Amino acid sequence: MFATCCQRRQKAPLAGGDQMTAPVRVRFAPSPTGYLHIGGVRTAIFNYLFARRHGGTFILRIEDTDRQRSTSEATEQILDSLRWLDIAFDEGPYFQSQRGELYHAHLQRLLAEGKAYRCYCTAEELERKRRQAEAEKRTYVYDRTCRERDPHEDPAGRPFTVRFRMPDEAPDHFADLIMGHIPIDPAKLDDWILARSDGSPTYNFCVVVDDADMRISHVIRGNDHVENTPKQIMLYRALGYQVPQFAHMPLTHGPDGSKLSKRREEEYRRQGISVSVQEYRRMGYLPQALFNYLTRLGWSHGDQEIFTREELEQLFDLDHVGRSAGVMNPDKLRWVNQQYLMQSDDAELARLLVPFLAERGIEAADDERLSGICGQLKPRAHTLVEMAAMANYFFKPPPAYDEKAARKWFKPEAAGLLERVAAELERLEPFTDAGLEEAFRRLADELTAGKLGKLAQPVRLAMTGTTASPSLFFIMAVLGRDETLARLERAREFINGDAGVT
RNA sequence: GUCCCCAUCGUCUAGCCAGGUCCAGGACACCGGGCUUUCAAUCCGGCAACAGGGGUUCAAAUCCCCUUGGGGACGCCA
Repeated sequence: MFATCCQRRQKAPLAGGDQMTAPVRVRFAPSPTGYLHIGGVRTAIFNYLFARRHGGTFILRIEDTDRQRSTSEATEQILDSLRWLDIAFDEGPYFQSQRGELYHAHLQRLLAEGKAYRCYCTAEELERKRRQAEAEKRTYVYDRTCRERDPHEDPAGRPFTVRFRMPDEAPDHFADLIMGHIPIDPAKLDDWILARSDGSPTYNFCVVVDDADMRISHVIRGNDHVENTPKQIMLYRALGYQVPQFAHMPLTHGPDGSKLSKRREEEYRRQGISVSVQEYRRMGYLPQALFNYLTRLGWSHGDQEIFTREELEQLFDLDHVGRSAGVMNPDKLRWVNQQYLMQSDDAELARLLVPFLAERGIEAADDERLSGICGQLKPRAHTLVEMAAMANYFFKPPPAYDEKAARKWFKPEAAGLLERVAAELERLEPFTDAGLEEAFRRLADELTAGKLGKLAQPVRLAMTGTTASPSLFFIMAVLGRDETLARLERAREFINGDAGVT
């Protein structure tokens, strides 16, 4: 089936022989033990896109077998994050906690067929053996103490785990759609635990049973699962189920080069990244931008950087998924977000901006005025948080003037300039963007030798408190005559009062 | 430690499977310039990489081997 002479990790062919006709069914299976991890989202996206591309089915399965750590709040958060990103599933969510009977039935069947056995070794004994193996520098595998015991001689009443009776014959490799040809080390194929001593099924067992039951055709998941795969494959076979195709995607790393970890959240925060999807929402990223960025992290389509959702659903493929881990780069994410901001509809942005303004104590309505402001601000901001910050002076007079700018533009003679401007604006008709520009050009000819900048900068400083802003004429028109004049007056007072200080 | 995986600019990547068109292309960031009422946006230009060493070949970023570096997995977690 595979050219054994070829050692290069050539990607396995997408569909091989008998699997040609099987419908594409993929799943995303997060465990609800906290917020949705950004690496998890990327896995979800790849699965989702793969399903869309092949006209398949995307299934959501909540892996909540760990009853201690799983919470319904976490499930809600995961659902909410997926909704935010517009990653819709076609089936589910299924909850493993509600599928106990299925696992139990499979367990009984394996036991009855002699493909699994009860193990009475205690956790302490196993721990000791594990440590000993470690001391002797051996790789620990279960020593099969309980494997050959006659079931009738089982010690009664003692708790037991159920172990998989690993067959001796195993394939020497498995095919991975991303990683290629992965060798299977028979030494690592041990009699792993299917069910804990409290009767609950383990992850590796549930995954196989569920994936088989749900007729999953392609298992697309993180690279950290490759080592589980051979064991799972053996279970599929023992159960007589068809083995799905596997695609292990490279993990997402932090700037330090190691796997993103929830424990390093503080460190990441300082660098502008996070492991939590919801945090990106708070930071003012657009879901489409995050989706685009995460997809491009590890997948590419020539030189294209920005994709519409439709393009992604049409173009995504496993062939162009790289094999090496990707590092989260906040600068690139910010740029992608800006691209989406610029493409966004002004009214839509206004709607999105309202809560971010509220965060800053600005109660604004998503009206036409705000839409106009968004239109001006969108190429200047990278995130909604930045945009809200930039919008400040449209709602409140500048709380202070930038010091350096004031030294440069608020010299004593500027007071006279501002006074002339004010006098002109008092009777300007119409008080519009265009009207203002015309008036300013005229004034500049008269007052600053035609240098519009010399006139505009002090006025801009008076309006915004800084020297960087969208078109000054737009700002004044939005503020209106009264507020414009009021700010001009405030600036004059500032100059007259502080002129000697600087 | 054992096993597995990975390796092109600082980062994301194209190119690799089908060796020559690659003194390696794009993007982010950074630097310079144009445009401009400022700042953005935009346009033009610049800096910057095939980890190292051996092979194979007329020819290697591309194929093979080794070394080095990085990552991941080694649970009655998922």
